[in-house]
Amino acid sequence: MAEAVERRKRYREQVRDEIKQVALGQIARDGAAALTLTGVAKEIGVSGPALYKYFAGRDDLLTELIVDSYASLADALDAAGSASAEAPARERLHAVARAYRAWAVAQPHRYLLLAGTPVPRYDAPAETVDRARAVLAPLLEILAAGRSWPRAEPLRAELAEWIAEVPAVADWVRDALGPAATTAPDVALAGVVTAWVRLHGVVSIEAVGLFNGMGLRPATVLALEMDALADAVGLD
Amino acid sequence: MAEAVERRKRYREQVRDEIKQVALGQIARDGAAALTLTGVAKEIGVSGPALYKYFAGRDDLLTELIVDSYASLADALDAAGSASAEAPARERLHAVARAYRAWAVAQPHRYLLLAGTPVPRYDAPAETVDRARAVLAPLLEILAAGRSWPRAEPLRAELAEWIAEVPAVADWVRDALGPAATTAPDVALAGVVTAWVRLHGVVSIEAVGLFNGMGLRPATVLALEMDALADAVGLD
DNA sequence: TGTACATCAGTGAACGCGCGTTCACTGATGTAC
DNA sequence: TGTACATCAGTGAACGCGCGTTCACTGATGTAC
Repeated sequence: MAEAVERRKRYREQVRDEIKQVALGQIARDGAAALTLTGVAKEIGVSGPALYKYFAGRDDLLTELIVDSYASLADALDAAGSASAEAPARERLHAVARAYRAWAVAQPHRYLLLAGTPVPRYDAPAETVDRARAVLAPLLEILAAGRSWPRAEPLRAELAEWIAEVPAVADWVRDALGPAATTAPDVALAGVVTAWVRLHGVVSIEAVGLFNGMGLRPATVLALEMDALADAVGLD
Repeated sequence: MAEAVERRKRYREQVRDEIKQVALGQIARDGAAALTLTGVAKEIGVSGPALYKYFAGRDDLLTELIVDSYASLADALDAAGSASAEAPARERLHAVARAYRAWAVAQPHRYLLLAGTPVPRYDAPAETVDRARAVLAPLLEILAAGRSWPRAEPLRAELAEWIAEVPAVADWVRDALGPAATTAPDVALAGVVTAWVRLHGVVSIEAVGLFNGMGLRPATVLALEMDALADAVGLD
């Protein structure tokens, strides 16, 4: 009967999810480099080799965790962008930045899995580069509301050339901007790169623990950085 | 004879240096998490246990590498600050930023040893926190030439409180500022935090490799970020 | 100048550990007739 | 309803590997008298 086949499939999916969840827990505790299949198996209460029925190996599991995490972060930013769709651009920038930080602070090691030191003896598949770009899409739409940014001229020039040379990037930018854009694509992209640098700067320092013992709230620094950017590019 | 004792001492120091240099090479190749004593020993051409004559263990070696690296980075920034002592503050900020990036780009994994994902199963001694602060001293002096920064008000307030409550920080700020300061300590400190966030943002993204395939030069982004900061705080 | 002793860098064997992965297998569940 | 077969999750033993660290030791060098 097809019903039994489906039940098995659903069970398989459940077990896969449990494995991934436990693996994330281990990463949250000791970092991505400390992830081991035998450790996961032990925590689930199953023999080590059993996991090979669900994943081809440790690297396969790690890759899937990374891909899932990119998707999860992208979803969080998308949601923040959509929820604030009617707000002024400056407020939207803050909203997306808060969502970025909230996602990272909830599971610092998971954030570092995406944007931290590469895991030794693990080669990330090439596709992950595209995933990283997708994360930044909501920022692109918001920063397209900017007016101008004379200081960014050198960076603009480099990015304009990039857009001109790589069709995939040109498509991505055109799609994300939409018809409401009041700014040239390369100006918006310069804003996105800057926003990304500042987001990652604040959030990774916090995730690594380097703000500890300094009398400041990371959220305050992040808000300042986003306000300064909004000032520079002329967001309302 | 005392001469022989000294010769032995010098030899000991040479071997210690060789061990550290080889260890840095391994970190440069595979990252800090992949550092192993046996690997270092093999590369030097010596048995594993021999290294215990020079370091108490793997963590001891790692700690010394970190402490050395903080000192090396601090030296590089100090040198850049001193060399540009007569230049306008904006130019000095660029000079220190370039030195920071140059140091990190020369050995990305060494930079990530200081500011990247913590190494699994390694507990950093508490002293490293003070070392991290020392690195930022040259920036403090430069940003003390700023005029004002209304946007930074919330961050200023937090930092002013920190300065007031922790004497060690107050001393550090007073010493680094000197009498030439035209700005309140908390404003200068807000500038330093911001500069640090942006430096680390650009440099760590580059070190991890996330800029790869994006049509931009990290140096351009860094220069833009420093110029934007100089604009915001009113550096000449 | 010669001899007994001290120092100390480096060795090789060994310990216990955990890892990723393979392999032949068991045993429960469902399917076909 | 009963029987032969297929599917597949999970097991336990095993392989080869590399790790940090300890220990008793060797052998060269220098020191004291």
